[in-house]
Amino acid sequence: MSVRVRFAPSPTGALHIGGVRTALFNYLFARGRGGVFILRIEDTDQNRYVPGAEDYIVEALQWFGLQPDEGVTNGGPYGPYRQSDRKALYPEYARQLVRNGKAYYAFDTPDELEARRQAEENFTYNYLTRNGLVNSLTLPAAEVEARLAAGEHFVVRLLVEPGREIVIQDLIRGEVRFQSNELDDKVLLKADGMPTYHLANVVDDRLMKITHVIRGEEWLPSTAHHALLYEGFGWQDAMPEFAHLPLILKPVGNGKLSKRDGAKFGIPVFPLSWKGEGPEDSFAGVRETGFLPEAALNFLALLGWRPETEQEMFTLKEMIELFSLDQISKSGARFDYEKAKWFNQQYIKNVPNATLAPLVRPYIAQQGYTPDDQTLENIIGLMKERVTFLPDFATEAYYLFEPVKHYDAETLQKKWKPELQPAFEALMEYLQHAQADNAAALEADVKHFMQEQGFKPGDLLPLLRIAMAGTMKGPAVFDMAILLGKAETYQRLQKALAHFVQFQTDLK
RNA sequence: GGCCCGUUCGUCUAGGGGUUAGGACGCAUCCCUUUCACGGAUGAAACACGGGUUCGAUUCCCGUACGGGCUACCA
Repeated sequence: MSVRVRFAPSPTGALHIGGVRTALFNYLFARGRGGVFILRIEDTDQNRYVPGAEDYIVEALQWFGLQPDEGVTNGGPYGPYRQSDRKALYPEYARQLVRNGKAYYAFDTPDELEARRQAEENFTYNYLTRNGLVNSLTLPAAEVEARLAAGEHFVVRLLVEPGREIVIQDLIRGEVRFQSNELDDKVLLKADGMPTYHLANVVDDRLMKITHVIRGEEWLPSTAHHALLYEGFGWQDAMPEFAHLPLILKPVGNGKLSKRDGAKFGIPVFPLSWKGEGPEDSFAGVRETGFLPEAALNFLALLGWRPETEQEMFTLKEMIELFSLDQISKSGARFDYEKAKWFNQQYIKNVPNATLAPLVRPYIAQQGYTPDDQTLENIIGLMKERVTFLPDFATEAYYLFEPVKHYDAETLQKKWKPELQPAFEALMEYLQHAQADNAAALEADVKHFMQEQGFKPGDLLPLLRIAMAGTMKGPAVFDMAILLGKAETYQRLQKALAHFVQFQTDLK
């Protein structure tokens, strides 16, 4: 049977980075097994529905290159893929369960149940309490009919038989056992006619012929209920395999990574930026921070998964080839932002300049710079080993785009001596007439010239740098000279020299 | 509280009855470079604890501790 997996997020807001990893693992598994990757939207909670969230999910997956084969955007033979569009389906299945004695109608109102919970420490709707509650197990058949006919609100609950052991085979955790006595009679169909996650999930996985359920560990406890549902429907022989992924934990402190951690630690925990109602509900995105999607994916993949190699960098293609569920670890993984940054820096360094250029240009333009393509690529070439994020290209080296605005006084104080002026001027002249057309040749020529003239490189090179960049950080001076060209270089040196002299005067 | 899952350097992890317990990020030192980075080298740094089983446990079993998840007419 061919593999079919699904990523089934709820459109309740921005998609969490953990969701992206779940999607990634599903995607890798499907691709590696020649299977199908499905995007299903689980919008059965009308109260938590957030407009725009579905588009956000789709856009995020697209940005990462995790295109679904079937799903809300491109359809497929098992649609619709949005549970609200499948609404009519679920009551039928709930009724089937009731008919077969696997579920029952319950008329208790949320308020009544809440009161019970308040009154009793550990109140649970289960085999011990259901006989004392208002449901089709305790009411005469005629009254049940009457209540249903009258349109009274009801829910359908799963009837969990006590005294049974439910054994789940988890692909990551092995055998997991549950005692049915511990399980509550979960609501399957809500009073508003919508299914709960449990019902919708099982029914849709069945209808969409899902073979493997790869989801977060938070679902492990309710998997026992899901197994009972498959059994109740008589589908136990074709139950999908389960794989429960370890959770992503906060960078520091206790608990799983939450949306608030983004602001708290100043790190993006959402793939794309999100504008909610207010600042509390608005988040920075991985994309907007300036991550390359491939780098973020690489980082995410290694949060809980490790192929049997010591390699760290993987293309999507390589990940697909190497991916295997049994190499996923069981314990939660802390979100290590330093490592995420390292991946991004590595990726930027390795991506061709021409590929980077269109990604970098918007940030450059934001600063008001409009270099031509070739110049931009050259600048990228000089800076790519010195940046971590895409916007750094625009902010870390302004002097590659416009004349120097500020000369680092501290360095000047250390390096500038009036007696160096003649040498500096000689070098300036030499540079203006230099024949070399590449940095290496220019460097060789200049060094030769300095040696000939008896100048000390240690005296002049730092000054050259300050003159061209204003700061001690940045690309090699000869690289900059080639990039800037003879005329611009000469102008900068001239202007700098004037500043140096003035600086000396001011010191006195 | 109950149920379920987990626990190897600070972090992500490899490993597995006898290993100098390996790699990566981060950190430190050095080299390269008369800048900053990149790169290279070196170093500090871990098997939660207590019982078993065993000639021998970090590895297997049981407890404890700690961490995580679930415990809604949310997913």
